[in-house]
Amino acid sequence: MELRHFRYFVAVASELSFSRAAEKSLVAQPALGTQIADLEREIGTSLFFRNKRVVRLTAAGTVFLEEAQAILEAGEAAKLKALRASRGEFGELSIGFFAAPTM
Amino acid sequence: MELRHFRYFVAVASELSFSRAAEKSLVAQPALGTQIADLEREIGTSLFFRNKRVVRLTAAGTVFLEEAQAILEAGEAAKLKALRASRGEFGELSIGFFAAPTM
DNA sequence: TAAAAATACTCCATAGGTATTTTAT
DNA sequence: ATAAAATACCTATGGAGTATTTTTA
Repeated sequence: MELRHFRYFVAVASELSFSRAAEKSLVAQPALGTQIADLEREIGTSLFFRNKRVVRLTAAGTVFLEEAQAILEAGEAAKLKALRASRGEFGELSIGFFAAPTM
Repeated sequence: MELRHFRYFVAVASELSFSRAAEKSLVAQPALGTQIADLEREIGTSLFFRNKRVVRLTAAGTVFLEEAQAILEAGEAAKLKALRASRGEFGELSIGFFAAPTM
């Protein structure tokens, strides 16, 4: 499982179409289909219900979508955070932390 | 950037050695080195300070390590969560995922 | 000088492409 | 009839391997 699988999955889930998702992802439709199939095989369940004419998320797909989006965003955030750290920008955004009285 | 980069990065950060990390990751040392270099180029900063004899995390690397580990765990958690959803089991075991503050 | 990372290639696995078929409307 | 996913097959990029060199404790 790679971030590529997440990207493609989110694209299909957003478009609810393999063809359109492939177009937007700048890959061919069969390539995208293969990657989604690989992802479904790795997870152990199908993420889309498809009967050649309609594509919709399964229960598993709905759950996975939220996670996938969060992970993709977290990846980008991690990059930025690391870059900022390299510039010596630390803790300038210290989110409030109030210690418990027992501490 | 793919999860592979995160896996390799965490391995090197854990071992503080490219050779040992390569061994544990079941890849050759140059292959691992290339992937780390690619990751550093994409992020825009070096994650390790290395002078052929010692490897240690830079400030950026230290920050990135936490994020990378969280993301890898989140990926595995997402898989499990989706599989459970497919079985109609919902929300009974929400595995901790702490999003980056920037999210 | 001995260890570990970097370089310089070569190779191959697999992501991705093209062509076609199938299927549901 | 047609639009979209699946299937079949081929191509080629880049991830990974082997061999070697460089570097510094």
